[in-house]
This record gives sequence, structure tokens and C-alpha cells, in this order.
Amino acid sequence: MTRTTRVDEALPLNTVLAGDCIEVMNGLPAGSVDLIFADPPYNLQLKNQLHRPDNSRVDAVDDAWDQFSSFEAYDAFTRAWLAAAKRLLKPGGAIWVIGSYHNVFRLGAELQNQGYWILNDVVWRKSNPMPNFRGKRFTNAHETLIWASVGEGAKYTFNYEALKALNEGIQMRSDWVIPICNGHERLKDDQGDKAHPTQKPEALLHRVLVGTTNPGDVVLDPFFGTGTTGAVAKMLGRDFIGIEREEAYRKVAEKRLAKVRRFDREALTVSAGKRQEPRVPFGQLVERGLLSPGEMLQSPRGKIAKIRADGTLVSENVKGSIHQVGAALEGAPSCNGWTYWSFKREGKSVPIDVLRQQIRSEMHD
Amino acid sequence: MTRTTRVDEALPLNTVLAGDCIEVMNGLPAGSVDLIFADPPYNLQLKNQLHRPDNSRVDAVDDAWDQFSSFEAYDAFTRAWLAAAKRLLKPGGAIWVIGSYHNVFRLGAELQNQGYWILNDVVWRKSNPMPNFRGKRFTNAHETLIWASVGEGAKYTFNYEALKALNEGIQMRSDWVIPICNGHERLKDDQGDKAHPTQKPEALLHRVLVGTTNPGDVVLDPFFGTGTTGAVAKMLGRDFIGIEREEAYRKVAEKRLAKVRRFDREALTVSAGKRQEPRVPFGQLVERGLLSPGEMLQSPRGKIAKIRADGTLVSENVKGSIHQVGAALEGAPSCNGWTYWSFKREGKSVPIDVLRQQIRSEMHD
DNA sequence: ACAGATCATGAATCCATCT
DNA sequence: AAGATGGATTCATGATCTG
Repeated sequence: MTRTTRVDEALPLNTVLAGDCIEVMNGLPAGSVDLIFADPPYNLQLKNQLHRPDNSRVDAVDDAWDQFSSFEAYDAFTRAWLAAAKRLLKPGGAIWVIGSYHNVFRLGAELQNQGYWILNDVVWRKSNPMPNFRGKRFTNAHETLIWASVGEGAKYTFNYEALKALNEGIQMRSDWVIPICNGHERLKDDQGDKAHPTQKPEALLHRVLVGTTNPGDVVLDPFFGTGTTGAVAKMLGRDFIGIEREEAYRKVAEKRLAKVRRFDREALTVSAGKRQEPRVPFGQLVERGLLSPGEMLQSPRGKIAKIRADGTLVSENVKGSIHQVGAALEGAPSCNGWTYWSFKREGKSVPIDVLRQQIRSEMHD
Repeated sequence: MTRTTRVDEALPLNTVLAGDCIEVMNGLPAGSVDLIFADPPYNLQLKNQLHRPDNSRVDAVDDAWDQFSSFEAYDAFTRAWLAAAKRLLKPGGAIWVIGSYHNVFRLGAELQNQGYWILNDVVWRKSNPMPNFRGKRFTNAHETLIWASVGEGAKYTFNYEALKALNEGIQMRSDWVIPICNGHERLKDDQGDKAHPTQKPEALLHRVLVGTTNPGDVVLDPFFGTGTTGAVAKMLGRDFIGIEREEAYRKVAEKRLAKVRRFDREALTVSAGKRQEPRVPFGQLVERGLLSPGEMLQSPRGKIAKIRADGTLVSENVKGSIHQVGAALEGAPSCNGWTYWSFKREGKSVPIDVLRQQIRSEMHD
């Protein structure tokens, strides 16, 4: 009696494979994977040490695996692993990659070059990013994910209703607010140091897997690290394949995975909740043209102040925020500028708080 | 009598130039522009208009090749205009480009290939995006901007304090929440249809220009469209140069620009940081008798140091500047001596920075 | 035990000027 | 041109310490 070997039987499901991800992927059967989630090295190109204003040293990502000699070398690496990944994907499969401005443009361009079809780019907006300590750039407060199918017109999985439910009944957008991974979720080594420099939050993988896979799907992560993809896949009833070169990371991942129980959502409910009125900087009223630089504001007792282009006020040699100038004019220790200042419209005096409410109502859309 | 032609005299400031932006840029003097803001098109009719880098024509072939050749043609276009832009920038200049996932990865990769140095990628998070009607993808709720200097280590303008003020005292992040351009701000043509398909909100340009230019700077926009960059530049007291190929857009832009008024000078003044303050050597406090040689200074943790006649300190076998001695006593890599040391007056401990402020205020007289 | 203060830390391409 | 020096610069969160 003949027997057809099913592809899945050859797959090392729910294990962590050792070795270089390109070689390992090339040894797996083609067309056998539903989703690939890849968090490749970012090629950060850090040169000097950085200290916080309190003189403590920032623990930088200086690992050897993040070093490349040039963009050409990084591109060659990217080309190779993306090609190996494409071979593994089923016709209805898809890929997610994550990166920062150091590498994500090269990732995206190479995805397109290889015929992957980009479905969305998604922004992970970190609610608690590391600040810019020297005040030389914008706070690097996000990372970018790219979601792509295997080609133009290819099928792919998208669980629209599930994502809508995750988002309190509103269609899920391309920007996701999720805290960085720290606290009890952050894995530590025996010395109490972080086990991996760039562990991703489970909430991020939860949204990816709920949204773009089905239970029973095979999810492969070629840069497995400490196994966040595997842990969330296991919780959600998906099969995973991890590939990781570093033995230390594999060990941490295996220990972690052994503890994970399917449908254990404890860690995942954390990211929900906490809705408060969004903070509206006064400067936004100026940027949006609701108030103009040069326009005058009035205090309850008739004092006036001029608005500047950066959203600060000037009055009687006092400069600063709406709160600071209000406090200075009143000789008070503090002042709520939102209720203190008014502007003129059609002869009437209108509190600036009205404009804040207008912006807030737009934000809820 | 000989006369040196200043570069600025050749610049067509505050006008909208007609023509292909690459040709027009190549006709302007090198090193004459402080900032370029570019919103390049990505829905080009590539096949008949563009050439490969070697000037061979791009022909339509089968679908797969067509896909690849289209990217190649787009890359050639990107390469050409980014190179022309780089030539125009001053050594301390910078560029902003904006795009969506269709083109931004190719823009970013080519910026890096040409030696531009990416400073941040910034996400414009739209507070009121168009929903995804078919429910097949995430709501496309953002676009990406890339901010880059002309090269690694190059100087660039960043008004940190002004941006912080715009954000109510918290340093500005890389994700900006700004509504899309509609309502009163959205320009209409004679038929009442939108005059341009992708008009950018003035709030976006306001933040870009307040944050990364100074009054009087020259801002060039090679894809001027209906002139948002020019309008905001004019309001903010920056000079602009617009380039636009389509006559219809130029007409709308010129009509729009004629109506824009510049804000008054005081309103354009923006919060500046301590880096702008003149440097005061510590020795001046001794020379002027505000502190005396032999007098003792105290650190926050009670250590003491003696002032010498040349403005250096001695403490526990350490000699040197206020900064060097402070750093040595704390075992820190660096130390701001101005905020570290205090002296005694009438039994009270007074930070020496108070004396620096006194000297600075005298300098203003 | 509990509240409040203090400390530690996270994918970071993080200085300007003078000698 | 390279090296030395002055001195400016941080937000959110969880853990640990203090009273």
C-alpha cells in the first residue's frame, strides 16, 4: 500500500532549532508555513557610549550579531533570508518583519524586490520609550512592522472581526499603542540581567497572531531569541517553529515555553484598559491654526499675552507656557492656563479650553 | 570695481518655479538651501516616461518583469531627484521626505545609499483617516516622514526647546498626531472638487519648520503641489522656493500664497535652550570678585574644594576646573560644575550658577 | 503593612568649541 | 586635524527602600 507523505509530518513543530536561520530554513520543506514573524538584527551602528543626564550608562545593543560591515553586507544578508523565507510559505501565507529606521527601509525595499506584496505597514507606538537624553533628536518612540503576502493577488488571512473586537468595536488601525516589554514579562538571566537585549512584548505578537493566523496554523520565527513568538503561538493554539543561533537564547526560550499553557491569557490582558482623557498640548492649537502666532490672549482680570509660534506666551517680560505665564501674572504658585486664558472671536471672549475640547472630540474619531 | 556675487542673489526666493524638479534643481546654485521638504509622487506613469540608470528605456514585458522594472524605474527617479537635492543643500542642511508604504522604503534606502544620514523617521498619525471599507486590511492611519542630514556627523538645526514647548514641556516624540487636511483648509478648484489629491495639513509643516529651521532660512519644496510648504514658510518668516510641473497646481498655489501673511517678529521668536546662552568662564567670577581665591565651595554631598586665583579648584589631591574636580570626586565621566558646586553667603548655601546668571544679565545691558 | 520616596532602566545611529 | 575641555541633557514604569 502506497502512502503519501504529508508535508506537515516532516515539520519539527513546536521546537527550537539550532543554527543559522538561512541554512535551517533551506532544510525545511517548501510551502509548509502559514506565517513568518521575523525580528532580524537592526544594524544599529552605535559608536560611542551614551550616558543619561544623571551620568548612568545606557546599556546599548552592542552584540556581535547586530554588527554588519556595510549596507551592502546587510542587504546581502536580508536578501538571503527573505528568499529562504519565501520558499517556505504556503501560497496563502504571509510574513511580518519588524525594524527601526536603521534597517526597515532596506527590509521593505527588498521585500518588494522579491515580489512580496506589502499589505500594510504598522507602527508600534511605544507608550514608554527611552527618551532622547541629549536633546538632539525626536524621542525614538516607535518601531515599524511590515505585513506582506507572497505576491500580488495572493490570498492571506485577516481576521477583521477579531481585530475589531480587540479594538473595542472600532476597525483596527495601522498604529498600535503597546508598552515596551519590561516588568515581570521581561526575562532575566542568572545574574538578574536582561536575558535578551530586544525582547518583544507578548501583546504585540498577540495582535499579530490573532489578526493574521488561525488556530492550528504553523508560525515560523527565524530570529527566535527568547521565544516570544513561540510563547504567544502556544497560548493561542498555533504551532510554532523557532530558529535561533545563540545557545543562551535557546535555553531561555525552552525554559519559558515549557511553562506556557495554551489559552493562558494572563499576560495578554495587561495591555488593555487604562483610558483617560488624552493630554492636548497648547502648541497643537497653534499648529492647527485654531490660534495664530501673534494673537493675544486675555486673563480674567484683563491682562494680555501674545502667542508665539512654539505655543509659548509672552507678557510683561514673562515667557513660558500658558500655565507658567498665568501663574507669574497672578503671583500664584501654579495656574491652570486652560481655564485662565481666553481669546476673542466675533467680539466675544471664549475660553481656550473650548478649543481643547474640539481637538479631543476629533481624536475620538 | 569688482563685485562678488552672493549665492543668495541668484536664488529665486518666494516664487514657484515651473518645470521638472530635477532639471530646475540642477539649475540652482549648489549649497544654497537650508531645508528641503519633499512629498514625491509614487503613482507615476512609469513605463513611457522613465529610463533606467543607464538610460536604456524601460519596456513593458510580462507581469513579473513589469513589476520589477517599475520599481527600478521608480528607484532611478528617486536617485536622480535626491542627488539633485543633495547638491543644493548647505553643509548644515537637512531634508524631509514623506511617503506611504508604497514608496517610503525605497525613499529611505536610497537616502542611505546616497550618504544622507537619517536622524529620525517620524510617523504622522492621522486622527481621522479614511477607513478601510472592504475590511481586508488595517485602516491605513499613518504616513511616514524621514528626516536626514547631509551626512554622518554633519550639523543640523533642531530647536529642541521650541518642540518641547509645543508639546507642553515633554520632549517631542517621533509619532505626531495631526488631523488630515480637510474642511476650510482644503483647497478646492472651480468645480468645487479638491484641487490636489494629497494636500498636506499646514500643522504638519508648522512642526517641521518650527523644529528644524530658523527664521530667514531657505526652504525648498521640489514637489510643491498647492504650496503648503510655501504657505507655512511664509507665515513663519522663512523664505521658500517651490518647484511644480503642473500649471494647475502652480496657479492654485500662487493664489493661496498671495493671501498668506507673515506672523510678527516677536511671535516667531521661539524658546531657546541654555546652549544659546553665552559661555561664562568660571574664572570671571573670581576676577570680578564675586568669589575670592581661598574661598571654599561645597558639593551636594558635602565635599569641599578651595578656589584658586586662576579659577581652578583644589580638593583631595585633585586639581582642575570646576567640572573636572566635580567629575573626579563623583567618579563620573563628566560633571556640570555650575550646578554641582555651591558657596556660603550669610549662612545659606547658594549654587554658583546664580553668579553666572548675574554675569549674563549684565552682558545684556 | 502601607504610602511615599528613591532608584533603575529601556533596539540610541544622542555635543560644540577651542587649542 | 586630532585632542582636550566646557557643560548640557530624560520619560514612563516597575522595583526597592524608607518612615
